[in-house]
This record gives sequence, C-alpha cells and structure tokens, in this order.
Amino acid sequence: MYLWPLMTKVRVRFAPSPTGALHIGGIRTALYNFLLARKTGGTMILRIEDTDQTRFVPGAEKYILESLAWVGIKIDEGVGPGGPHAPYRQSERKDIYSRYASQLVADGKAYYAFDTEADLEEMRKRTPNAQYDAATRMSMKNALTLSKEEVSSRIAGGAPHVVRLLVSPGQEVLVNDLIRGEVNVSTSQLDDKVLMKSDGMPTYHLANVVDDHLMEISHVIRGEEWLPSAPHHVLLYKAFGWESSMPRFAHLPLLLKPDGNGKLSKRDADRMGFPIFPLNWTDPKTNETSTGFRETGYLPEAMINFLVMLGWNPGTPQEIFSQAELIEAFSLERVGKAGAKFDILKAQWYNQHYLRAKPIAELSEYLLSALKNQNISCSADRAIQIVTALKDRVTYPQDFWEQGKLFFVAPDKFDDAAVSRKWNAEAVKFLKAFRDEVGKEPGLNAERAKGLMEEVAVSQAVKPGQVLAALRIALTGGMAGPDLMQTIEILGGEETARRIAFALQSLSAS
RNA sequence: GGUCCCAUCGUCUAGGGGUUAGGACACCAGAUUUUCAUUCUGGUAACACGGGUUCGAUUCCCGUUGGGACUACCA
Repeated sequence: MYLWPLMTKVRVRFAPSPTGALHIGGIRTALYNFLLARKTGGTMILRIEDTDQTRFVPGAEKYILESLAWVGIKIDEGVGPGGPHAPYRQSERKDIYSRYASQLVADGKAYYAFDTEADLEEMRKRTPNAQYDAATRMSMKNALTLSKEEVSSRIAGGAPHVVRLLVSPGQEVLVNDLIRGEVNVSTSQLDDKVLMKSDGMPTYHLANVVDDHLMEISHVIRGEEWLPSAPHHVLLYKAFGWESSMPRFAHLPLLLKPDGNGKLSKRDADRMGFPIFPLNWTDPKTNETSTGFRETGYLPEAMINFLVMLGWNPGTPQEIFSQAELIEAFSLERVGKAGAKFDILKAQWYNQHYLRAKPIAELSEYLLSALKNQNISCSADRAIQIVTALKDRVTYPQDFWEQGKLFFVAPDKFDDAAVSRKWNAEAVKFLKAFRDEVGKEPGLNAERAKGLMEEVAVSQAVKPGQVLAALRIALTGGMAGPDLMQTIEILGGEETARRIAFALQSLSAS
C-alpha cells in the first residue's frame, strides 16, 4: 500500500544546473514534481545546482525562473521565494558539503586521493574497462596507499586532492524506484565516485544527497539518465546513516527524438524545425539565438498538457486537462517506463485546441497587437469580426495576422496556378458586372453579397461555381481563405470593387 | 566493451492469461463547406522474435534481438 506520502509531508525539488537554456524535457521533469507537490499538498522546491564553475552560464538561472513561471509552475520554496533551508544555490553551500565530506573521511567511508589526470588516464589504459574501484585503488595515489604522514603533509601543503567514496565490493545495493520497481546493482560494479573536486566544490552526487537530506526532500523525481548513479546515492545515504529518511526515487522515462532513436537534443529540434527551449534564448558565448516555444506561438496550457502526456496517462480517454485537472488526476503510478518520442504534431494539435477555446475578445487582441506593430488601425469590432472568421483556421496566435492581413493589405500579385485554371472569359464578364454593382451597396453583409452575386450571375448567364474562384483570386490573390461572402462583408463593397478592378486590370493584360 | 533501463498501430498510449486488442494525434476516403480550413462519418494500421509455464499466452518467466541511458574532478 502506498501510504508513505500520506503520512510524510511531500517535499519535491526541481534541481537544474544553470549551464544554458532549460531544455523542454527539464520543464516536463519540473512539471511532474510540481504536480505531485500540488496533488499531495506538498512543497515544490527549486534548487540551482551550480557546482560546475566551468559550465556556468550567466543568465541561465533567470531563464529557468522565467520558463517555469511561463508554464505556470509555481515555486513554493528555493531560489526565488527563498525558504527555511536557504541558501538554495549550491555554490553558496560550499562549506556545508566539505563539512559532510570530512565527516565521511573521518568515518572511513571516504578518502583523499591525489591522482593527477595523467595518473587516471594511465590507470584506465592499463586495464580494459578499468574504473577507480577496489581493483585499482590500491595502485593509485590516495590515503589508502600513502602513509598517514604523507597524506597530512600533502593536504597541509595544499596539494590538489579530491575526496572519493570508499565503495566496498561484493554487496548488493537496492534502489527502490517508484516507476521501475527494484533495481539491484552489485557494489563490485560501482566506482569510488569523486565527492569533492579539487577546486573545493562538491560533485553532483554529494551535493545532491546532502541537500536532499537537509532540505527534507521526500521524493526525488528526475530523468532516467540518473538511474545508473542512483546506487551511489543510496550508498551515500547509508554512509551518512540517513537510510531511514532516504527519499523515494522516481526515474522518469526520457524524451526521445521524433525520428530514429536517442535522447531529444537541440540538434534534432533544429534539424526538424521546431523549438526545444521554452523561451527565446541567446547563448552568451556564441551569440546564437534559439526561438522558444512561447515565441513560436505555443500557449503554456498547451505545452503543459502536451508534455504531461509524454510518459504519463490518466487511465481514462481524457486528453484535455487544465492544470487543476492534472493536479487532480496525476499520480506517479501511472507514469510509464519507456521513453517517449517527441511528436511536435501533437503539440500543434493541443495548441490549436487551446487557442480556439479562448474567448473571441482575447483572440482579437492577438490581431490588434500585430496590427499595431504594422501601424494599421482597426476597430475592436472589426477585429472581432475578422478573428471570428479565422478562429477555426489557426494554430498559433500569429496566424490571425498571417491569415488576416488580406483584409488590410490588397493583393498585388496573384497565384499563377490558380489564375491559369480559374481565370477565364466568363469569370471576367461576371467580375466586371459584379464590380459595378458591389460598390453601390451600403452596409453590405455576407447575406446580401451572396444575393447580389447570384443576381449578377443570372444576369451574366454564368453559374456561380464557374466564377467564384476567380472572385476569390481577385479579392485575396489566391485560393484559400475564409468564406468568400464573409470576406466581402469584412472588406466592404468599395474595397471589394477596388480589388476586382485591380485584378481585372493586371490579369487581363497578361 | 561494461553496468543498468526499456519494448502494444507511424507517434502518444489503454488493456491484460480466453477481448472484434480500445482511445488520441497523424494519415487516407466520403459527407458538409460554391475554395482552403473547420466539422461529421468511415477506414488503413500494433502486441519484436524464440523458448518455456498453462487447457489457453500479446499478457507471467527465461533467452534472443532491437533500442536507450550511464560509463568525467559535467550535471
């Protein structure tokens, strides 16, 4: 029975490292954490894992904060709101880690090592599949092989050194994973992981375990790429004597590239023409700019709904979930084990759905603001009229401008293929007569336009079906668009007449 | 190479010892729309393979194959 989280306060954390833009997979990981927190009335914590000074990217932390805010993942505690376990930036907790590392050394659970990079390289070359472990550690330069005096004098002399976890071979480590069940690994397969680096910073493994313990994290929900090092983390909890309060683990399936296999990468996204980052991002080193999901026109509610379904399902046919419904429905038990391919088409479908579900007034704002950028004036009523006509034809907010600009900007050229198929003598005859009539109609609406069109068709002895395509070409330049009579209503009689006249003039010449 | 993880339509997935293997996206067809889109209806399409266990396996077990992750003083 899964009672544990009901009895202990759920505290989960999202712990990205500020090495660049937050990947969309990171958003999903954060989302799963967030949903569990909300579901259980627990706490969502944001911790920044910036222990690698060489990979630190300025602006990345701000980007993480903005991205989470954009998709509606609210941080209860941590970087940003602060909290009782501050600081939440690992670089600011340096001395905490070294204290715990020293404790491990004092307890004989870890040891100092002085090997240079060359030493390590040579060791690895010496034996195939070699790692720093029981089989090799006695031939290396460390506190296990050097005399006590030698070690003390080296440390006192400021010699560069690391702290390694002492892994005793021949034992089984059990990782109990909420998603994968029991994972057993022999300690003989595990290396003596570096805990403290020679620059005085902890590695992920140490910092992660110490912080999760200190911050009273109840569930570690992270990507599957961490599963292989989870046994080390279990070993660390044991070494510290924290086994009884060890968090539950849940290793999430990875997001895979849409074609072929492998982890979804920026490279794939670029290649296939879709975003990979939530927001626009400019790499401060290369100055390379990437377009985000937000700027591409994805709505946060669509992103959330799309991402949550990649690896989780409600067990019901429901596909559309508000954040509140997700919180209600979410459970780790229904997270799958297999990696999920990232299907941008599904994301588009969700986006289309959420976009169309918005109130017309809100949608018209998209058009209005685009018009403002173009310095085109438009009344609120007319914007609503246009947006209503376009509502079922859009995937992204900017489509309202893309598809709506024909109402503001007359075509100056015409689709050649359409013209050659649909532009003929009959059409010209009809258009001339229609042009003469349509401008005279005040307050022309779609219904009246249709009546007029039919009258003219009769008077010119043509069938509407033969000439309507040409009318559309004259008005819009091409073959696609909203209902023609609706288009005429929005355009107005005079503009309609003007466009027909222009088309007649430019197309009869050729 | 080693360790670990994974395996149902093209994709996301439901399901589970006996089912017409269900849904969604995508795709295809028809209807509506005097265009395109929308909408509606219908359709194509999956249990990787081989052994067990069993009266019966897609489901349970083992193996194979395939895929993935990790294999740094990166996270």
